[in-house]
Amino acid sequence: MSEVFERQASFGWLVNVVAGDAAKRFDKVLKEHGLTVALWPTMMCLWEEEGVTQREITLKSKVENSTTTRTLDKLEKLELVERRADPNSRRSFRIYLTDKGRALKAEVIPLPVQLNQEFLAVLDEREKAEIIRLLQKL
Amino acid sequence: MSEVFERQASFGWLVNVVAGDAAKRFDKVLKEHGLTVALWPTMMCLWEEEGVTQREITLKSKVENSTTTRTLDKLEKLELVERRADPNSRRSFRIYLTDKGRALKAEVIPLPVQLNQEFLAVLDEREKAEIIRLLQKL
DNA sequence: CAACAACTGTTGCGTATGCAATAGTTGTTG
DNA sequence: CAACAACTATTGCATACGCAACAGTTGTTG
Repeated sequence: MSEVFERQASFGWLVNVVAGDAAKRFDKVLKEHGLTVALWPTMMCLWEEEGVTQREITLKSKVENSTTTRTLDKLEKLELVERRADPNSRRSFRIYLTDKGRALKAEVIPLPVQLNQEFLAVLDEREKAEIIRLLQKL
Repeated sequence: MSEVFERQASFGWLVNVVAGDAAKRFDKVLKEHGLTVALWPTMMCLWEEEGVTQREITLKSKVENSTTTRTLDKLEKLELVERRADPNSRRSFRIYLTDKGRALKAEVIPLPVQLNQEFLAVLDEREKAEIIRLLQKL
């Protein structure tokens, strides 16, 4: 085809706009509970399992290890997590939640569920399932 | 359901990971041609139509006006665009491509087309059309 | 028409993140 | 076991972006 490139039909453009929108809305909601979207992936890791190393958080969060270092610095300052020495290796730390961090879980875990539903409200049930299936495939 | 929240099935998480991947890959390809993914939306606007104002670029690119200001600063330094006084208003500029900027179009316009195809290669034709339709709906 | 509101673009500041270089630790191998 | 390679986390630097404050210009209205 000799058609011009159409931004509106470009997968890369579309997915970035939608993702940016979703992230911004999520960040806004999280800020009402003292969190941010940058801190979220690390907190999720710890709510799933405490005592993990920074490296494991890095892998699950799909960021650089330097980002995890700085995220944990912030979370320690907020008194939500703490680094403890790893008994097996002096290279690594084991990361644990504080009581405050543990308590936050029940408060904020429902937020993304609700926001996802709101965000996908223009789709019917079949479409919701389909877009998640397709994204997982990528 | 009393199930825990599943990151892998969260639309927000999925769409952000996929978008981040796509943007990173696109950025890498663009850098071989002297561009970056940050400069791309503005250049697209100008390849579509020259003589627009910064405000129009801001709207189409879905960024803040301060971002457009700085993007144009960079593009002027690269000698790809130029700000010209708007004959109708001393508030705004009209943005034009240089010859160099115009020449770049043929070189880089095919890149996102090809990259989108590569990225979506794991999907069949029906699925490709479906995911784009669903993203447009959001 | 003077005062005020709205518009366009710029700048300062804070945040987020990647890459590269580094320190300290542990594992491997000749 | 000594030298070297690999691993874990941290830090410095660069880029990108939003928000808020601002300057200058134009439109509106009492």
